Amino acid sequence: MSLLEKISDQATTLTPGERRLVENVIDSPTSAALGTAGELARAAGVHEATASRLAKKLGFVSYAAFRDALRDEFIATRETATRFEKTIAESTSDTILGELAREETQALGRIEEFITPEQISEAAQILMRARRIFVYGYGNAEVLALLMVKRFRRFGKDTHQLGTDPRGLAEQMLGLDSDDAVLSFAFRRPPRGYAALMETAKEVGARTVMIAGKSGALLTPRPDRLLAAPRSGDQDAFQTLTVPMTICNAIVIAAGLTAKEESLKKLDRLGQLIERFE
Amino acid sequence: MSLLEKISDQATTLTPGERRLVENVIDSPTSAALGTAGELARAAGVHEATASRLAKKLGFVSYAAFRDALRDEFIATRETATRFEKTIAESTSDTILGELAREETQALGRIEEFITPEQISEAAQILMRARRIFVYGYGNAEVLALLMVKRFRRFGKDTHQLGTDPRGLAEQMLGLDSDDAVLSFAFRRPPRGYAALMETAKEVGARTVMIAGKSGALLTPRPDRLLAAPRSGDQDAFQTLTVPMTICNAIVIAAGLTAKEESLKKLDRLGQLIERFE
DNA sequence: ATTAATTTGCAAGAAAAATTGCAATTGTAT
DNA sequence: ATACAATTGCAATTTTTCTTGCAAATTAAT
Repeated sequence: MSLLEKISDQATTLTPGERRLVENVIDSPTSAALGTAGELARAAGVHEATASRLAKKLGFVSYAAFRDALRDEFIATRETATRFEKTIAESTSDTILGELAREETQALGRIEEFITPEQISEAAQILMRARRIFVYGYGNAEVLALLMVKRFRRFGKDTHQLGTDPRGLAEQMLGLDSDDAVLSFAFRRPPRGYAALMETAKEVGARTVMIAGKSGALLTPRPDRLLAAPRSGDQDAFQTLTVPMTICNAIVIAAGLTAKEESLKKLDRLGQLIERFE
Repeated sequence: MSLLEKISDQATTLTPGERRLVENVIDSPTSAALGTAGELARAAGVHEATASRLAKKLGFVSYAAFRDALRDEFIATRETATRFEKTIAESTSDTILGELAREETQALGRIEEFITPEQISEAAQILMRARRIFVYGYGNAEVLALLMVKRFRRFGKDTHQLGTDPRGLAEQMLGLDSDDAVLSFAFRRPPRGYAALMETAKEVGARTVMIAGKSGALLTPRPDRLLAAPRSGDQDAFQTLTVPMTICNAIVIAAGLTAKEESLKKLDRLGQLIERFE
């Protein structure tokens, strides 16, 4: 039985103070899940003792147990992602394709644990406000770099893919200035030329966006914006580009929003918008 | 300055215990945000006192302040959504990234309805037995073509990416003969030069493999092997490359199997094998 | 091998959060 | 108006969580 069902069952027997608490919980469940009994009580204009009593009344052994139920239901964590995975194909097929699909699904299910909507929006804004966009992807990430070059050129942005040869890289960076942006990728380790790239960008005042794997936070020098989420597969084994590609696609969609300044709700509407650019 | 930036700043000065804590935080930031110092410490295999000291080291006045920063950054609440100026949906489940992840997951979950293990294996065998592999991707599929060129070159295969200019395409196809293979992609409509490509291959007796979207079955001339699965998103709207990329990855893994003639069961073992090639 | 420095667990104490006995206040029934 | 029941704030107490002094263990330097 979900928490909301428990609350619904007790709805007719709630005292006025309890009702105010419940209204606050329903209005902002994640805030209630994160806060203390005292904070919820103050928000509802009752005493914290009332909050403790409400939890007991709803069948929980303590306020902490009540709050844990709120967290399970309203805050996505690794366990949530696991449940997410289970709602999709639960077949025990051992085919290569089936197992790949499951690994990708598992990684995709956790993606929001690491990257917030704000991060996506900020990255999109940095890129769309830049006069020129320089995209750098080394090794397998060159594939993602190519994808982003194509997408941002479709928006009409002056976008360049940086070569991976050190001399060529240096030459292409010569023209970088403060109203440009650099988009780069890093997975297992910093790509060749990474430090030089970041330092050059910092010197001229260009903004930098990095899409990375799990260890992205440990990269030095630091980019202006970092979007780091673990890819599917083991850290030391075969890893695919599906998670970073999904991040790229989300940035592209957000960039489309930035470009058009429209207020859209559904992804299919977003997709139609982007399609008009293609 | 974001929390990941603070962690990045201190990365070189972390003690082993601190690093384990940081790795746990990075691995599952929402769990860290919800739990206590004791819980995080236990997960990392250190004492809770170390967790308290790490928070101070990272510049927070207390562990609670550190945890609050985790919550601000990784847990979407009404306040976080409100700060998100461009009107993307308020709850986490409606974010661009969240919705994209779900769409990809849904499409991946269905992938085995359309493609059998035999198809993957046959495609891999065709490519691995070819003397030379020609890869053709037009438009966004160029990204997948690049990926496959990189992967098969890693296997030591003589692999060429065909240019999309018609004249260049014709010239490159001149050398095609019966022990070669052609790998191509087609999504909304046959790529430019597709018919000529397929007819030339057929004339010289080269094998052809096509990775396509839902409408792949309608393609003419028909390739020797067709792997067609619907991509995520609406047919007439924004579609991503995740599904075809997963097909590509499955073929690569199967090719690795073909190359080594080993019988492997788990994807992680497969991953280790492919990693040895990279 | 010895010494010094660093790291980190232990545990006492502090701080924060929750619980519960008590009683003031409010609402309802007579 | 009075009596009774219910509600809920107060504050003492309990529980949980965090902080920090101390010292053992480990690592680094000589």
